[in-house]
Amino acid sequence: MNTTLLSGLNPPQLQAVTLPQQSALVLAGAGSGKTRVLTTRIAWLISTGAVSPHGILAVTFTNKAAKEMVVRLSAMLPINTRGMWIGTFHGLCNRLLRAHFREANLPQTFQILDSGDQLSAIKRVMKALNVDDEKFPPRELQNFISGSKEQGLRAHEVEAYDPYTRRKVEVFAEYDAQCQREGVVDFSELLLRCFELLSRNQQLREHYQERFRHVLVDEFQDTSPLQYQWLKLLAGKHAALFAVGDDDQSIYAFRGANVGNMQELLRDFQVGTVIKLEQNYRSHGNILDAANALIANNRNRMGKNLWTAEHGGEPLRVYEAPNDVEEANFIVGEIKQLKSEGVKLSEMALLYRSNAQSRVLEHALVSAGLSYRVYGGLRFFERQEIKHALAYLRLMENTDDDNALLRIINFPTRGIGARSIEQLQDAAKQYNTTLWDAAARAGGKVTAFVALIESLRAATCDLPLHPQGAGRGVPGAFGSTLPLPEIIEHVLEHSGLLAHYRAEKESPSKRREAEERLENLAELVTAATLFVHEHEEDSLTAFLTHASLEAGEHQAGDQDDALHLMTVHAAKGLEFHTVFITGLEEGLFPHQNSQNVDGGLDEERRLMYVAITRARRRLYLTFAQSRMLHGKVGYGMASCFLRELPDELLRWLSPRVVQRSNPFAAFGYAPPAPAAATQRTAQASPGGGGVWRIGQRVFHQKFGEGSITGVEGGGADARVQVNFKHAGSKWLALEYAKLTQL
DNA sequence: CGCACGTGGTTTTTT
DNA sequence: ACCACGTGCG
Repeated sequence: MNTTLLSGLNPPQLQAVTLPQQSALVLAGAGSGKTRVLTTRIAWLISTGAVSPHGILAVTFTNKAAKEMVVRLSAMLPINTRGMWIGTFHGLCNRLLRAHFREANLPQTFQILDSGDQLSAIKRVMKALNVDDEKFPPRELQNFISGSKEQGLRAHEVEAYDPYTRRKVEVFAEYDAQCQREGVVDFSELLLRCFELLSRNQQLREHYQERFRHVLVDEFQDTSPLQYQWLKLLAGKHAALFAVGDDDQSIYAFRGANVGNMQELLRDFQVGTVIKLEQNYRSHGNILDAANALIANNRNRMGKNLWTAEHGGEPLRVYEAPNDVEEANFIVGEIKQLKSEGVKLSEMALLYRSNAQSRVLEHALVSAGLSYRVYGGLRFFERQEIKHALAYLRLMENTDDDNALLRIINFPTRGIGARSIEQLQDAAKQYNTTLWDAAARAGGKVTAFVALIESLRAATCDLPLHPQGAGRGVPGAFGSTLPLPEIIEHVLEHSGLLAHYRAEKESPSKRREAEERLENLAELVTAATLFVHEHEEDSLTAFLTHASLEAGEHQAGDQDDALHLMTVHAAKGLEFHTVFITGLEEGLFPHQNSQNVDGGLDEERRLMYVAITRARRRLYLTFAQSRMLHGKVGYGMASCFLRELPDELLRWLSPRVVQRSNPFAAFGYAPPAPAAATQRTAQASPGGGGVWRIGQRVFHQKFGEGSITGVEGGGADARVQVNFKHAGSKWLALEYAKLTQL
């Protein structure tokens, strides 16, 4: 069996897969067979008898990756993977916390807040503490709280030397207290609580350390400090930590990922050699050469050079459009051509740095009648109507969940206005109880609401009476527990949700929307049916957890043959025959906001590296001289990343305006095409003599060096937009600003 | 209570 | 340009 398992592996892959029991770091380049190595390693460990499935802990970031691992593993080994600990960080922490809810000081039916829920919970805390949301934007507090937790810090551990931070810490502390009262945990709490549980409870810790002999991690470069601490704790002194990752594909620093964990792992686990997977099985040579050349500009890399047996291939096609609409039109033309040559639409992807860019592309695609699918956007379980429905279910299960109560106490409207809700909140505060208890004491319409929830609960299940909470249709003391899909159907009908949207269908303006919402609610029942089937688990708690932890595919239906439109971030891990990287302009890609961040440009470059390595055969790089951004036309220069690609790998499809010998104008940056810039190209130049045009490099006494990215007006009013190297982007009046042309 | 209008923000995102 | 959110009116 081992021979089949290992056949076809290249030497470093084989080395990684068959490593003896020891910790390791596998530096796995894009398209180097990383997932294969990871799953084969597990299969090899099990099939050689080195470890039982029981002793494996395999961690990923996304549900998709976890699922993929399970599927591949099942194909390799005739074992039941169900009992194995393969999952996401959050999923596995949830599993641990459910199993030891008492030790973790959580109610058995604790609910998980998604980011939206978390934000509303924070807003409530801020209101209660009278925090000015002008000075403290709730979003910032959310980042502060989640960020601190990802560092492994509780409120009292955060260093707060200024009054501003101290206030934020206050909110943090009260927010955690509120969550505890309400029996809910947010995503990062799931990890932190689990970490604390294991570090404080020696018995539990030793139990799991004893159990897991091999801890395997995917996408290790994306781990946060807390996640790494968690891994270290579970690995203990005896387990082997097998980490697979690629520092060049680290693109999630903004959400707490710490590439430095790779170096730390080498030290902490005394890893002698790093195994490098550098043979790429995806792309043609030119594409890889371009990627290698680009990423070589980054400092502090672990060092890696992708190569392929498939040399050469087509050159990278570069296109400079006068504006964003023309860029889109060009792309549409190329797609049509490729399609006629037999490349499937689903084998092509349009990538962009930010979501807003999809608009123009979509418009052009619709006009051309090409079908496409945009990734990212509202996910199934995040839809308003679904969240409403889930809130009923959550409240039924855990009446302490104030978030859930507030969401539905007056939806559909039942005459409980802001006033009544405020009274409830006051009462709850006064008696130090949850809103539910306050509501139970209130009168009038609130009483009817309480009765409604109780009748829903009585009619469907007796959750509080479940001894194990494990579901399986165990009849409660009264009546019987309905199957999960029927519980949901009952709640949808009797909560008034269905009636509400059916009524909205009568209004012509809302018909479409209401129809869609009704369809989604029906889909929720289907999702529950599916869930019961797939998980052999029919407890409401499990389903609600599933809904929080797995927000579901963005859209139902995999479409027949449609183009893929997505951000570069979303494209990580995917591959296509043809890839278009669009909007390659300074300020867009690399993004403006990365300029002021330490290491920001390097991360943008890694993002570009990820984008390039998505392509198997053909790669287009496009940019526009001008584009509509935030409602205004802006002018950008070609991305510096284009300059970092070897000339000989590129084929320019647009006429090059300026000779390449001028290092600055290397990308054909000449004055914008007249058609695109009729009014905005100021030829007058009261300031410093020469003609001010986009791309011109300038020097300013105070702001330093920069380059012109926009010109407006003429004569005395002439203004230029300058993107300064260090001071950021500014509009300056030429009459006053002393700009020197460089 | 619900709708109309105004205002501000607008990189990337999984769980 | 566009969307999400909050306030003020009928």
